[in-house]
Amino acid sequence: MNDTERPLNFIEHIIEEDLKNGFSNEALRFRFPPEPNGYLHIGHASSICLNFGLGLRYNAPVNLRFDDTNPAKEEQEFVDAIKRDVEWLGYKWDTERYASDYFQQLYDWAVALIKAGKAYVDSQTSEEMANQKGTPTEPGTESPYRNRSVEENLSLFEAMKAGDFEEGQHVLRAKIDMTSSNMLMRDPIMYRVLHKAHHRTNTDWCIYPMYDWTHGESDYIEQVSHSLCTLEFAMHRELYDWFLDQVVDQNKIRPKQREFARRNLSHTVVSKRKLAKLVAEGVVTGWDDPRMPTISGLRRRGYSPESIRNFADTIGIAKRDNLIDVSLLEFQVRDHLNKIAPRVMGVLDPLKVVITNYPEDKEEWITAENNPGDEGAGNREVPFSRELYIEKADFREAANKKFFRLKLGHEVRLKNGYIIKAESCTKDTDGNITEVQCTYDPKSKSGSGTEESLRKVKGTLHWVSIKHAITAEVRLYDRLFTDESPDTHKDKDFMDFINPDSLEVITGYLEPSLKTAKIGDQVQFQRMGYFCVDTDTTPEKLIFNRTVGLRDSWAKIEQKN
RNA sequence: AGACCCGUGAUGUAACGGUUAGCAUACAAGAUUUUGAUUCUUGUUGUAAAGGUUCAAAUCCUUUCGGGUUUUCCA
Repeated sequence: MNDTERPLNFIEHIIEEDLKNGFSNEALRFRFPPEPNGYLHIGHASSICLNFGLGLRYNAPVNLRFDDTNPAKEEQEFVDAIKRDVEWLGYKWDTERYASDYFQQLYDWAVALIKAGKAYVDSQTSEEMANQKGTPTEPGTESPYRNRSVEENLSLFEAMKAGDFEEGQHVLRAKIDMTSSNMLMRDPIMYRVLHKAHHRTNTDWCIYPMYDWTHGESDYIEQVSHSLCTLEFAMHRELYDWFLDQVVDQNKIRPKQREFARRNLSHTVVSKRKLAKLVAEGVVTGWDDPRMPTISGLRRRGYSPESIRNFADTIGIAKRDNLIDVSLLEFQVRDHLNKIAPRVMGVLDPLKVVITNYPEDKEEWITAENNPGDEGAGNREVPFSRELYIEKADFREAANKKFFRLKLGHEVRLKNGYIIKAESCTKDTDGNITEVQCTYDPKSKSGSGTEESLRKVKGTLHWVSIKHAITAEVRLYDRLFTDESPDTHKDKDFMDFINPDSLEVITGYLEPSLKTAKIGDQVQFQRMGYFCVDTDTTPEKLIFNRTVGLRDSWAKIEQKN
């Protein structure tokens, strides 16, 4: 990581300040704490890159901690998916932890709190408690159970743990301040009864600790030095600190919670509920649909871990609201794929070209560079013959000189091959061009070194020999939503902004070298974009996803006119 | 409404009282190019507003304006 010269973000400033004030570099420790109740998305990726990036920068351990305190929502499946995604992003955690590992410790501490008169069992309904909570401007009122004796609280809490009560009958609350301007300090719930099997502790417990009571204490148990979370938790900090005050040992590290703004990516949604709806309603095929902002979706789409890390790096971390244009992400994939993706030729919207002066039975194999920017990428052979496909968009009967592709009476270079000249074309009854007749200059072969081959012709087209082409299903993806911020409109539902053209499935005609392409392979279809082999691919059927198109300044020129 | 947080070009971010406010993207122009890609060069746009403190303010203070968070037995 060559980030020695990169300016520091505000979190790093905080850490540098701590270091300067005598905090030991060896005591630095971070954590990434997902709840295993769904799939990770691009927003999580930022958090992962932040925490693990800090670990790398300061050579400090980073734990992967599952915040698994709600058995109603959490599953092992998600634990596995999260681990896979973090690994895929290229990070190694120091230890794998679970908040559920701390249930006993948390319970013991809760008992101590009761004994200290700082927690009590409340036996009201949730409605009653909500009514007593007050509002941001009005103080709350105290529960009638607030001053139960320690003995009564202890026996009730033990009975809660023993399973003597139904869900909702009792909760354990911290006794703080019902008049606090911070609603979270108005006697927050620490435990609730939940008769649900947990994916790890099974039925060992029927009371489960709440987030606030769990998170800071888990950080403390793991001796996390800097606990980073999103801005929504800023108000929780006061409670985080209050809970810590109850258990912290002066000789140990006291974790510090700091908050950063969640990264919002344009043209997408990331809330679990909304993504689930997209899946449930069949807008996408699943959580790993290449249009989804999930890590698994991005992976399937062909994004590389490196491009996502670079993205996280360039967008940085701060506290202000943001809406990051998805083009910043797209730039990073292009940038990375440009370096590593082998170049191949594939025609996606074919138009037949016949080279009339090329012998009918002749074929030749032409050497093509795999990556002009990478000497080590080597070469491959591409077949050339009399009948080829080019893109429909690459031929016009007539056009101005800004159009430097094929037009009648003019020449163009076939990439890696010959210079051809369009002589005539044929049309169907509707006037659509069905075939272009060309002649080629036999001495103009690429790399032959002849005077003819060195001739400058403005346009260069990709092509594929019809006889040798293999076909593949090609899935052209576009952004899922037409609005840059689909879920922020008060009067409209995010579903109203679904892009009806987010997926176009076509048949592509590809050079035969692609026959051996394997799932996950990433290539550049020259002049078209970056593509990867989809997981739906079978030995019988090859499927490509378009990761992202190339920059297209021609499209801009055309648009202007 | 209270409390808390936040306002730097089209987007993201940096500058932490001290050069012409930097970097990436975007956009524009030019060069190179057997990908209208890449690469290279150059350029364009910004400190929400008003007051103050100071020799000096994006940075400190005040006010206004704007945005966000906060009232789940979720995390």
